[in-house]
Amino acid sequence: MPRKPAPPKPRTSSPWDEALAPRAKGERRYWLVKSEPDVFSFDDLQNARNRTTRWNGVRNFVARNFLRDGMREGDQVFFYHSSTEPPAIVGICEVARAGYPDDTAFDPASEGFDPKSDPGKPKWFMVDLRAVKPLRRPVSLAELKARPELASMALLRIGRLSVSPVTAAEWRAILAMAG
DNA sequence: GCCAACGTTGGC
DNA sequence: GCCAACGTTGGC
Repeated sequence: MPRKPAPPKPRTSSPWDEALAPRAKGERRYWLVKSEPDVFSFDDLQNARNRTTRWNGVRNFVARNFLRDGMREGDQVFFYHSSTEPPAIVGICEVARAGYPDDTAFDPASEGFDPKSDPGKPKWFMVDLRAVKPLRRPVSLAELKARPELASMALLRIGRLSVSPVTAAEWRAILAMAG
């Protein structure tokens, strides 16, 4: 019997492939991180030593993959305030250090402790983020939602993702909205 | 490996 | 404070 042609490869791609794909030399990418300002605000980042902090405590696998495999030093990052009125992008920061193991996962005293994360094979990762500057004015979630060209933005599609990719076009559009 | 129960996030 | 969305856990 002649064999049927091999079925198409199972589709292993995800909507996030682009953000994790190998990049062209010198290519810079864009991201967005969320934080509740009552817990850690953009002002807190600006006031931090060296305007830099470890972005630790992320315990979601998709976000972890962006931290570990996607973000590179020099990438630009929107800083978004969640659970506040209004929820909004308020500032720009940058990746000061690419992904490395989140040591709060190893610390039983830490809220982020995960007994399943072994220092020899870390499960959770963080980056260092350095404040660049506040936006000229915050761009609220409502404004983002009102823009058809931003409809496919990860932030709008997957509300709960705490670290998400931003395309270059989205980045430019949002900067323009901030004036 | 399925899926119900449960917990968390975060907008409203 | 409510609850929708969705990730995680655990029983089977």
